[in-house]
Amino acid sequence: MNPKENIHPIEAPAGLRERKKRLAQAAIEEAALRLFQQKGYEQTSIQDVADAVTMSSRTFFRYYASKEEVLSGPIRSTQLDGIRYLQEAAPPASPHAALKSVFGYLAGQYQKQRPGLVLRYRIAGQTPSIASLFLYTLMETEPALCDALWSKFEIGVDRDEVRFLVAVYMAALRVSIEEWLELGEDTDLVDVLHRHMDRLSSMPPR
Amino acid sequence: MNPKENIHPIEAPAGLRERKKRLAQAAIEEAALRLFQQKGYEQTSIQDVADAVTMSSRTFFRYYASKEEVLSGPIRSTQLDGIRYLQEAAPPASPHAALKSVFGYLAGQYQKQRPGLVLRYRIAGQTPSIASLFLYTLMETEPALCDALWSKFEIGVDRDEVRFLVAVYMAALRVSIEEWLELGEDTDLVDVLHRHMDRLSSMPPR
DNA sequence: TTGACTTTTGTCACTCAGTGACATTATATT
DNA sequence: AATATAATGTCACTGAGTGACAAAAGTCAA
Repeated sequence: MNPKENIHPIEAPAGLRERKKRLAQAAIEEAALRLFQQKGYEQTSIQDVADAVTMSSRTFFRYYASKEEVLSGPIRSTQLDGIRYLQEAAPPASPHAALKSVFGYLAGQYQKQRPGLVLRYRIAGQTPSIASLFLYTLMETEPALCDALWSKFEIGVDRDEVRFLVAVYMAALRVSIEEWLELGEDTDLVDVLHRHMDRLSSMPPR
Repeated sequence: MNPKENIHPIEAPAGLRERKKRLAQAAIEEAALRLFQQKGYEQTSIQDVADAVTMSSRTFFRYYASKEEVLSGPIRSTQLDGIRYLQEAAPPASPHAALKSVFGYLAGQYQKQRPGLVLRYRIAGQTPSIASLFLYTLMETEPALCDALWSKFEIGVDRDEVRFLVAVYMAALRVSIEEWLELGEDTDLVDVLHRHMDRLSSMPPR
């Protein structure tokens, strides 16, 4: 574990207000995921979720900007962690080295979230708008990763090449996650990812 | 131009009904794109579009399943063309050769749609849900491409490897389109794509 | 503890996407 | 022209999401 170990240091419980907010947020997520699983995502209305935690539906939207955000939230914040990881990483030997490191880190983070991800991707499999959102949530971090990577080298690398590189590694991560979720609980996402990343070495059979 | 040149043979004008439907569809698309450009996508309601072509908003939804579909439609059908192209392609020398061929074909098809794509991607740039949809529209064809490719070889290739390969080429296409749209009108998408695909040969610097 | 201040919540009214049902109109067929 | 069939309009409805404002709860100082 190279750079910053604690990207999310555990904050002091702070005031009662803060604690209540966290509680409410957690309650919403729990209830929402449970209902999505039981009745299906589209068959679950915000009203259903709000009822389950006895709050008004208006309040739901003060915690989550949309119904979809309940599902994409953790993925999004993991991706943001990845950006920070790369920004704070020690000067890497090469772009490939840097990318292997970040994406390895990301795989490790996703690894920890398996149960939640299984659930989320099961819903994505049945709900195109959610599959669509997950793709976007992954790929929207590409520009920031490009910038971070670019700033490590400045010269000697082509900007468009960096963009492509990042996109390729992102494809590796995406495919790895899909595969890993289809396989049993005891498969290692980091391994799957490395298998794919290594393929890049022997890419074109010429 | 290898396999089937006419994937969309021009049908006879058929009856009046058919002609009217085509007219209506075209009128909707024209009006919608114009309004999206003028007022912005989110600021344009279906009612606005329907009014512009003097039809009820209910009828709009008989032509397009959603507001978004007006934008993703052509991309989707281009992707479907790609699938057919690969299915009907002559037995390729290698997976890479097959993929270079399909994605080259796709680039050629997109090349022809430049004006429309400029507009569509401009909207996507301002509307996350549309960017999200475009990503999905590209990537949702991956499984079918994998199947088609797989059926050309059957043995000697790993299914997961095929999946990764297709994803990598899709990343190349995606990045190429983005770059190509940012550059001037006279740049060649097929060239941009080939530049990226060639990079795969010298991928990992070891 | 009270009282003033700030944040959170609920209520209400609203816009807009999308859908099902049914009547109406236009095209197709013989 | 008469009849069958397909397209359109109308209406009523669900559900996501938002702005405005009032009520309730948490915070902090005296």
